[in-house]
Amino acid sequence: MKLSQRGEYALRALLVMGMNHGPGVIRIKDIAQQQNIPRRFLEQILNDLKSAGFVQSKRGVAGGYRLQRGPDQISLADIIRHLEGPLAPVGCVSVNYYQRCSCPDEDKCAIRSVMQEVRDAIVGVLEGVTVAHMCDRVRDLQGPLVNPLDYVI
Amino acid sequence: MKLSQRGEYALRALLVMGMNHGPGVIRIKDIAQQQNIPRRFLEQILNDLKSAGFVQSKRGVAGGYRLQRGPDQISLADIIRHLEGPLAPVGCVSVNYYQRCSCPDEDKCAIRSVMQEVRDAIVGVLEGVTVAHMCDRVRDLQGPLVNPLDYVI
DNA sequence: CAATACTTGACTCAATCAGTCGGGATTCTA
DNA sequence: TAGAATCCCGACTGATTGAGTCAAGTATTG
Repeated sequence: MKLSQRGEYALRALLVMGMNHGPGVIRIKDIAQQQNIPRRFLEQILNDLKSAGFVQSKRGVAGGYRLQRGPDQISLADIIRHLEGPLAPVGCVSVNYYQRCSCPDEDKCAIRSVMQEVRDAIVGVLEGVTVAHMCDRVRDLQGPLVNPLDYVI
Repeated sequence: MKLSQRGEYALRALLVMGMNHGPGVIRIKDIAQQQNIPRRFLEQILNDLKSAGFVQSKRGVAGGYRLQRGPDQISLADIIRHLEGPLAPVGCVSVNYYQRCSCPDEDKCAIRSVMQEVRDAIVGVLEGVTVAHMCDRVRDLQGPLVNPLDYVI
């Protein structure tokens, strides 16, 4: 029931890109500095997000990253599933990463039925929140007066 | 967002003890066999549950384990918290295992506010379910005709 | 006393996490 | 067209955790 450091960094980076979404790109270095993330590690993470289709990159001098889809098209559930695997606490209630467990009859397993509820609760929240929603929250929480580049994520 | 094998075994064992709750004790060996859990590993787990006050033990020939409190006094949240640590996906929204994170202002962190909701959703389910509830579910799911010792957990 | 069970602590082995590093490929700009 | 800036890729490391295993010990009962 845990989000890894890697996952948290990814969310922060995506949020920065969401807040500055537009035709231009943002450098890894800037994200790393602003969010206090080890640069080399962030490179690795963004590369991963790229091959998963969440972001796109531009190489060379004026290079950097931007979101591939619109911020409203990327749910936290998608991101976290890609980074951390199943959202469900046990494999036997996971929809996207289902794995049979050792109990003799899943349909009659009481533990499974509780974990099913936990899964649904988690997914309910995470499917409903997109990067765009997160950006709205940032603006709500921090008021309208801040310079866009200074937002605290 | 994951329940370890250890955690699952613990729940299964507690559920067996819940189903057979009474003055007598149940042997590790029986639980291990019935639930297909490595015996040595289960010993370790039950020992842990004992020092946490969930179960009590009796040594010697007619020895074994039983629940210390009534099955309705033990919530899944308690058990999992003890076994796996925080229920919250990130430390900065955990009530019982709070840990400050690296962001400059927690109250204005959008990621945190979402994770707060996730935590509340998880805890909402898990606090509401006790071992007794689980036993009811077992009976509901499996019908009233099964021999108490044969319940499939 | 012998058999049965729990008790305790150490130990292994593999996988995952959180990074780090070196060097390569592109692209812009002077 | 050289050189700087930037992303790209794979390998590597060190610490921690997960899932067990094992040996020897202690208590209880018949």
